[in-house]
Amino acid sequence: MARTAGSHSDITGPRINETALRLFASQGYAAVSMRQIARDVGVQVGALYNYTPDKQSLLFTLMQDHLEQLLATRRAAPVPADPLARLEEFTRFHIRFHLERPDEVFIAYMELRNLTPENFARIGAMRGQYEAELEQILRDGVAQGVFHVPDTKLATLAVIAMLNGVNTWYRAGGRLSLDQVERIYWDMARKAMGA
Amino acid sequence: MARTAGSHSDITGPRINETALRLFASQGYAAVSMRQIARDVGVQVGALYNYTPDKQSLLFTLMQDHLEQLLATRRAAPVPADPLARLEEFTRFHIRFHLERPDEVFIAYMELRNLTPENFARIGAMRGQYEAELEQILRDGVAQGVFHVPDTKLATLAVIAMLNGVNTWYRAGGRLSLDQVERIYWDMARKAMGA
DNA sequence: GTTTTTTCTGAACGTTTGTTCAGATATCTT
DNA sequence: AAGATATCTGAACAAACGTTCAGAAAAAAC
Repeated sequence: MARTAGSHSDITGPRINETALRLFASQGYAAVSMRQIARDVGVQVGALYNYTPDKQSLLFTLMQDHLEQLLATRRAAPVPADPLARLEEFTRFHIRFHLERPDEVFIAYMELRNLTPENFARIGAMRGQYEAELEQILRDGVAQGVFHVPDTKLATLAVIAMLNGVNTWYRAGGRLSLDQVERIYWDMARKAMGA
Repeated sequence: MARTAGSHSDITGPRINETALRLFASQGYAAVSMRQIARDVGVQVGALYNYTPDKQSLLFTLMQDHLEQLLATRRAAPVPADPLARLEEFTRFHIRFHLERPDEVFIAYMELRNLTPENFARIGAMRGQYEAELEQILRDGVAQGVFHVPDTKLATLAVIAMLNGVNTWYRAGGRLSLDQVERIYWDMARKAMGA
């Protein structure tokens, strides 16, 4: 046997990424073997190496794609006039965007140590870019007297951490709707910022 | 060669746990080999099996010890009269206790998936016990009209997530003292609870 | 219809994995 | 001093690991 009937890189490529994403998220990068990915995709191990130079690049690509999409989506987002409205928009966006991609988010936070220093820095820079937007909102709010926090850097990290927590417990079809969750967390974030 | 001069289980046992803890935290459970642990301890691989039946039990013991200490320390903690003072005590305790054991905390949150379902449930129950105390504080506060949150369960998770975030960035000797960090986070937590 | 390119199989490679165990030596008990 | 126990070494096991590659067949290009 060799090339199989109906085989296409347009199909196999994405399937490898999807499978790796799912397995990395549920078992962890180091615990997933290339053979397991291949088995779930339905090919032999060797075929994976038509799509990635090695296992580590597979992980990096997944994280990079996720963060690029995060930043691109953010660039296309509306920018309300006042800091309070901007914080609400950011808060709701963050919850919605991250709840839609639990696997990507999980990997992007938990598998950083499996990146080369260079790739680690690249991912870190992208995340820093995202967080910088939130900090700017807080700084503007403090300058205008609508927020009251002693340290905008810490406040940024606190808000992000609080919002990220949603991903650990939220399940679609649960007790609360997505909109209810957004509203409750937006309320807590707003108050925590002293507004 | 066989038993080495000065070898004692009182020394080797704890050293194995300390070494495993450090390595698991920095590289992840799956990425650390028993041989690497043995090498860092200064013994051969086989010697590890005088102290643990297998690798998984080693991980579980570390997590269990950590959570048992958390609960025991909590039982010995003072219980202020009113909910507001109790929340402050809890907040400051949480930050301090967790910053003192970054490795244990990291492992207890990140390596849950490497536990058997039974052990997973045991760890989950212990963590639930800890979080239940915070939720009780919030419920009492809401009943007394000092806190204003629509959902104490969500508020509990939000506060814990926010406080846990400290561990990702705080480094001793940095810009802020531990007491400053405690105060800033206590301030945000209090406000987020509507007090 | 023929050639070229793309995509895959199947086997192989050297290394590392968790775990076991007989035997040897240090320490403890008497 | 002698015997019992505790602790470790060193070697071994089968299985799994990431990665490579020659060759075969399907698909695309001409």
